[in-house]
Parts: sequence; structure tokens; C-alpha cells
Amino acid sequence: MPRKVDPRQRRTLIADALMRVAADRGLEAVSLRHVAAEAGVSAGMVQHYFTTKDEMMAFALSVVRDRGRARVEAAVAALGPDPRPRLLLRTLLAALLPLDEAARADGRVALAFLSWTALHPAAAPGLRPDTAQLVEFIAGLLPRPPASDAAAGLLALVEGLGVYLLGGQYTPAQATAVLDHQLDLLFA
Amino acid sequence: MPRKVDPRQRRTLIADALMRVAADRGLEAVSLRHVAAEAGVSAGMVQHYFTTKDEMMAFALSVVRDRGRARVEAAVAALGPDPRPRLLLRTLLAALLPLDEAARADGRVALAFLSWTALHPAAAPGLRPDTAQLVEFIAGLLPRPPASDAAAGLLALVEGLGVYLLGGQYTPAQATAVLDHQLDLLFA
DNA sequence: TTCTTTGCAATGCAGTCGTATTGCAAACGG
DNA sequence: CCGTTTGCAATACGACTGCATTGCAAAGAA
Repeated sequence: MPRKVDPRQRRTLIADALMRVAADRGLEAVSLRHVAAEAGVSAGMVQHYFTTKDEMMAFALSVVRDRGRARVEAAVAALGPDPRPRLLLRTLLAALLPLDEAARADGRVALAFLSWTALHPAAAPGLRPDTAQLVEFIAGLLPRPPASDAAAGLLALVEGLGVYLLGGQYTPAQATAVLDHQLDLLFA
Repeated sequence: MPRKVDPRQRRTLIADALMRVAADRGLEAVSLRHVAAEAGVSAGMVQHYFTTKDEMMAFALSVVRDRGRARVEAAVAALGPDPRPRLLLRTLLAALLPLDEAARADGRVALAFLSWTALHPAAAPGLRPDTAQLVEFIAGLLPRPPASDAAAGLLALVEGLGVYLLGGQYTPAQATAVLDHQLDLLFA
């Protein structure tokens, strides 16, 4: 076989460009040509690696998910081994919040994809990590009465904080204060 | 002046059609011609009442806000005079959740507009009712230590529940249970 | 009736979209 | 060296977009 290139690398290169376009011009500005231009490649090459636009979108969606997961894992790993449950929980949840500009950019894209999945149900179970599983894990970190309602509420609160952070209604300081206040409530 | 028609009525007629298109085909399917077809009018008439598409979008955005507000006001009015604070709060917050199909449709549109406003900052302060004011009102309904963090958290929790309801991650029963659980926590 | 103004319909235009098609150069297997 | 296969570029096409323009019918004002 001629020409050795890593197709996965090319695809992520293109998906990264897609996310840059989506982050500052919106999902509606995501077209083959715009993405190609942003990636600095020809439109033909984009078509070569993604035969259809929906395929490209689906791949970019998985990249969004992976980035979020990586952010959380990095934050948790930085805690060292055997952190106290509350600290682990706070770190995990804070890593889900769009607190710096990079996370904000990813958050905008994730938010756009959130409406996108509503119209492409086939790709829907791929944006957020399995929510039920995450709720269960959070419930395991909470003290005594492991009411799964409390865990589900905590996750929803973080999601809502993310939305308001992206919308500019809450400041990062407010959002983290709210999160800590809720943890105070749950660990009281 | 010839031809008496109520322009406001025409505009809301068109905006309603826009919301129907957006609700089940997404904001990206919102075009002058599609909206006109959905409204059962000519494309020329849409142009007559909205000289530009952005103007139509901005108007539809205000309709989304008004519908949400109406939903809340209706629910609160049904309580009768002088309801207990907790009941008032629960009613108000539950009215923000997309629990039935009509509210879900509006919620999908609102979610789409949420990403839309990120790219049209001029129209941004018009989707959600003034959040700071709402937080303050909620704080006033909470018992003793009126920590505004608790109110802001409650509102974020409801927003997150809405997102997860629309995404199908939480069921309506789960969402209301979570809300009640949080109110238990705050009113303990 | 005549005139003027408004409400709307129809058409045209330049641009962008996603996708199919074609062509060619570079790299390996033989 | 040769043929084949792969990686990519370029172009073409029909559908669609938002918007400008034009034309006309209906309804008061005169």
C-alpha cells in the first residue's frame, strides 16, 4: 500500500478545526469548506476522510465527549491516590464547569451539539458520558443516606451552572461558590 | 389607510410557525420559505413583516420568553392568594421544567436559541427573564439564612433538570423527585 | 369615481451548501 | 521498471439560502 498516513490523526485534525469553527461561529457555520479552510487543508481532503457531513459531525461529537472526559480525568489524577470523597467529588464536578476560556469554547460546542443531537437521535447516546452511571458513582461518594436523588440533583446543578456560565449569567466565582454551598449542604 | 390588519397578530402567527419548524426540524431548518409554508402564507408576506431574518429570529426569541413567563404565571395564579412560600417556590420551579410535550417543544426551541444567542450577543439579554432578579426572588422565599448561593443553586438545578429532561436522561418523575428532594434539603 | 397608499405575491439574483465525479501524483509490490 | 493502489485536489451540479425588486389588487380619502 502506498502513502502511509495515519487516518485517525487526520480525522482528529479536521475535527479540531470543526470545533474551532463551531466555537466561534456556531454550528451553523460548520461547512466542509469552512472546516477545510480552518484546518488549512483542501475541501477535497475533508471529503476524503468524511464521506458525509453527518459522519464528520458524529466524529466531532465523540471528540467533544473525549475532551470532557480527559479534563475530568486529568483533574482527578492530579489529586493523587485515595483522596477524601468530598474533595474527589468537588474536583470531578468542578472539572465539568466551563471555568477557563478553553473549557468555555468546548462548552459552547457541547451546548450546540446538545440541540444537534435532538435532531439526530442515532448519535444522541454519545455526547454525555453515560449519565446513569455517573449519577451512581456520585451517589457512592455522598455520605450516609446515598439517596440517588441527591446525586442526580448535584449533577443537574452542575449542568445548570455550566449553562449559566456560558450565558454569562453567573461568574466563575459565583458558580464555584454555589457548588461548594451545595456540597456543604450534602455533607452536613 | 387601506387594509386594516393587525401587524402584531401577523408577526406572532409567523413566529409561532417558526417555533413549530424549530421544534421539530431544528433552528437550522428555519428559513423564510419553510416558515412561510408552515404558517400557510406566502414567502413574500414573511418578508413583508420581517425585513430581515435576524429580525424574525429576535422576535421569535421574545415569543419564547413570553411563553415561558406565561406558563409560570398561570401555574402561580392557579395557587390562589397567599400560598405558603415552599408551595409557591415548588410551583414556580416546576413550571420551568419541560414536563409535558408542549413544554418540551418550547424547551427544545429555547435550547436552540441558547446557542443562537451566543453568536448574536445583541439579542442575548432577552431569552431568560432577568436571572439576577429571579435569584433574588427565590432567595426571598427560602427560609432563614437567605444565602443567595442557595437560590442560585436551586435555579441552576432546575435549568440542569430541564436539559436532562430534554435529552431524555431523566424522566419527569425523576426530575420532580430531585426537585422535591432539594427543597426538603433547603427547608429542613 | 379617481387617486393614493397599503398588503401582499411573484420572480430574480448572487452566493453557499453537500455531494458526486474526475484526474493525477506519489508510493509501494512485483 | 511497471502497474496498481492510495491520497488528495479540482471541478461541476442541483438545491437551497437571504434579500431586492417589481407588480398588482384591495381599501379608504378625495
